[in-house]
Amino acid sequence: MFTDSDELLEGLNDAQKQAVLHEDGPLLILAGAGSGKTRVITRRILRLMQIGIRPYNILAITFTNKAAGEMRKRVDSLAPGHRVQISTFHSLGVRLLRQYADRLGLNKDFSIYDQSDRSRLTKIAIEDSGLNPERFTPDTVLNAISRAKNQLLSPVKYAQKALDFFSQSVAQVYPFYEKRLKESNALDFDDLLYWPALALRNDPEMRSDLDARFRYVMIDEYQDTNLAQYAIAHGLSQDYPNLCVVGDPDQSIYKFRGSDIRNILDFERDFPNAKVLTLSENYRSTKAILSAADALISHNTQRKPKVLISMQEIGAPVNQITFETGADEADGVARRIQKQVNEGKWTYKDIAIFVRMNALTRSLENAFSRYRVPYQIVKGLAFFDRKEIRDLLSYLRLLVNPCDNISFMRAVNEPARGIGKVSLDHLKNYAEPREIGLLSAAGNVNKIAEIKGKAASGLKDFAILMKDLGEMLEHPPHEVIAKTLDASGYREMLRLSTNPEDQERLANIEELVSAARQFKAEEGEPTLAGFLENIALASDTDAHDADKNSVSVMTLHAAKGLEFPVVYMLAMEQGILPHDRSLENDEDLQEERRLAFVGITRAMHELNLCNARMRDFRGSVMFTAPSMFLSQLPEREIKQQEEGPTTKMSAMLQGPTQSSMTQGWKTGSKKAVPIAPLPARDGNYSEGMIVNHQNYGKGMITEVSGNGALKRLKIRFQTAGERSFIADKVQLEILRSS
DNA sequence: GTAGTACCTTTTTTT
DNA sequence: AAGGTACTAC
Repeated sequence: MFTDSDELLEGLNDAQKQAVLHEDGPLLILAGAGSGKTRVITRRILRLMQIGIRPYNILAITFTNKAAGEMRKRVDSLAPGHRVQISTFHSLGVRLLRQYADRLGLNKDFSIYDQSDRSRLTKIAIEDSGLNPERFTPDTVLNAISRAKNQLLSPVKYAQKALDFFSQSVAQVYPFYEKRLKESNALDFDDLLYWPALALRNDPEMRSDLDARFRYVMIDEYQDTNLAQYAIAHGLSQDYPNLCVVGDPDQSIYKFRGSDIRNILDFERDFPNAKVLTLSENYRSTKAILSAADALISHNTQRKPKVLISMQEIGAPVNQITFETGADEADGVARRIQKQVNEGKWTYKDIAIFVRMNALTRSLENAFSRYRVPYQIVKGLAFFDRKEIRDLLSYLRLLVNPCDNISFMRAVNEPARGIGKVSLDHLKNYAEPREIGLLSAAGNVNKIAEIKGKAASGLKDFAILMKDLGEMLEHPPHEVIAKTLDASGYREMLRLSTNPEDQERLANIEELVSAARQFKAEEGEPTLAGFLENIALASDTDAHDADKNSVSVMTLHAAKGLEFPVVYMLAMEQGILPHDRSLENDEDLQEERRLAFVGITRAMHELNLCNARMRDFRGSVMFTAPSMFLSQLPEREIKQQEEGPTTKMSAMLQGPTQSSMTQGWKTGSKKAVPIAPLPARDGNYSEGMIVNHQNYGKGMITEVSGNGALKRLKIRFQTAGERSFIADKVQLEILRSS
């Protein structure tokens, strides 16, 4: 029909062939890094179609939309026109929730709330619950709620399990959070998995329909699934247990988001008759790189031991380069890259730079523009997080979903319409008991006696504006956006501004219009709702352009699934990788090691592991110790290099602080230690000390936590209660040591 | 009600 | 180092 069997198996090794040829029943593919798993999944899809399975009955789940798009393209190139369902768990969730909206009591036009929307919502829910908002930051509570949803715990169930004070507090907020979501006809990211998972669990008819629809399910990156995703996978694989999962336990790096490595480790227990295949031949990396990766990961205890066999040559040793400062590191890397490219060894797009944290990309930008190295930061300061974009998207979301109160709050007074907090409070007081949205209340503003003058006319105007724009909903997205920009006065506001930043915002907004235009070109039936959904579900890596000839800069998390001939991993320092917050807990530390492993195994030919002795971090310069992971690499494969100071900043620091530097270095402290002010203004603080603070007076130190610039003190004052301080920043007179 | 100013947290990673 | 929040003056 499109290709023959031999073609599908061409160039595959034994294990890969077996995986492709597997037909019915559960299958676990343990696929080491670089073992060609994507290729295997793609070919297996084709093979299933070849033996007569209807494409309609095949579902493939990938980790990002980009991966889904690429897989779709590959399948399409060999079997054009076939509509296999290939998507992420989240997009699948949205699709199911829209399809079954009536059955689930949802309104099809729901908004999808991202992190920052959720944060605002949580803040409101905390207020609703009567909890002290000072005590609980929205993000902490939100994290707990998010974890609860990933565990499929409803507010009631969560409350039953809440034993400690914090959980009990969260349990009070959670129902209000849900109520507020519903009121706005919104779902959060976790809902996109939570509701489908619960539906599959509780609605037998829906479950069996979907199971029969998706008879062959394939899931990539299975090591990073959470309980909700697990429940979806299993719900779809009861009557037709043709579940094929692919993953590598050593690459599980999303625990903070609810991923449970046990899902893959226990697959054979869940499906006792599962076939297990191991792909251990690595086609990507040189032997030197792979042996470094292998040595490192073997320090993890929570794993299935496995061997990776490099099918490549030994290759050059792994470089371990130590710089003086973070600035030297950026400078040195830029210089090396420029040289490599000038010598014709590599082109820019062959090279990637990985960092543990987004904040670390900043120092690179300077150096790269100085050396004229073209680069793309995958994410950086995300486009869709910019104020102007969020403002505009709020208008659009409100158009599609007029109940969306979070979007209303954002859009209503941007540009300023004379509507302040007081008027909005009146508006809320009117809307809430009547169970109507804020936009609808704004339409009735003349019935609200408390709101008058500028605020009243502003709200009225806004309601009319939205009503008029609503007429355009059927037009292509870019037209709606352009019209919104004009009619709202948003564009005009920026155009008239004297602030140079606003000119950039103007440009960003135009970029959104062209993104919408492009969306129209790509989608057959472009709706505004579809455009918004696309944005909501986009991942950082989706923006990565592999064809563009530039160096790719990204976090280690974003690097998953990619490969590059040359890799630089920056800031391999204790406190950064492994991250400070993982040092106390062995499980977290193992995840950091997996993160390092993921980074290392992205490299094909050349791997450079960099660290600096000093790093500018959050305003202060700190000493850093090399990452413990560096000492867990095989010496034989590593080439150590020292690079002297090259930047002005570094030279300056070389001078007078030299002695203290060496001192700080030699103490061998595991974590970063600040250089200035030395060590702390009045020596080391310890618990029990009695101190004097110029504003709060006398108090006792009750807790010392963290290190370096992150060192914090909690002090209980005689009159001012307990407060916490950054040790470096606070001025204290020590009255009595403990 | 708004605009301007001072201060405080934030950043680990993200669909 | 930046953006949000709280406070103040108009």
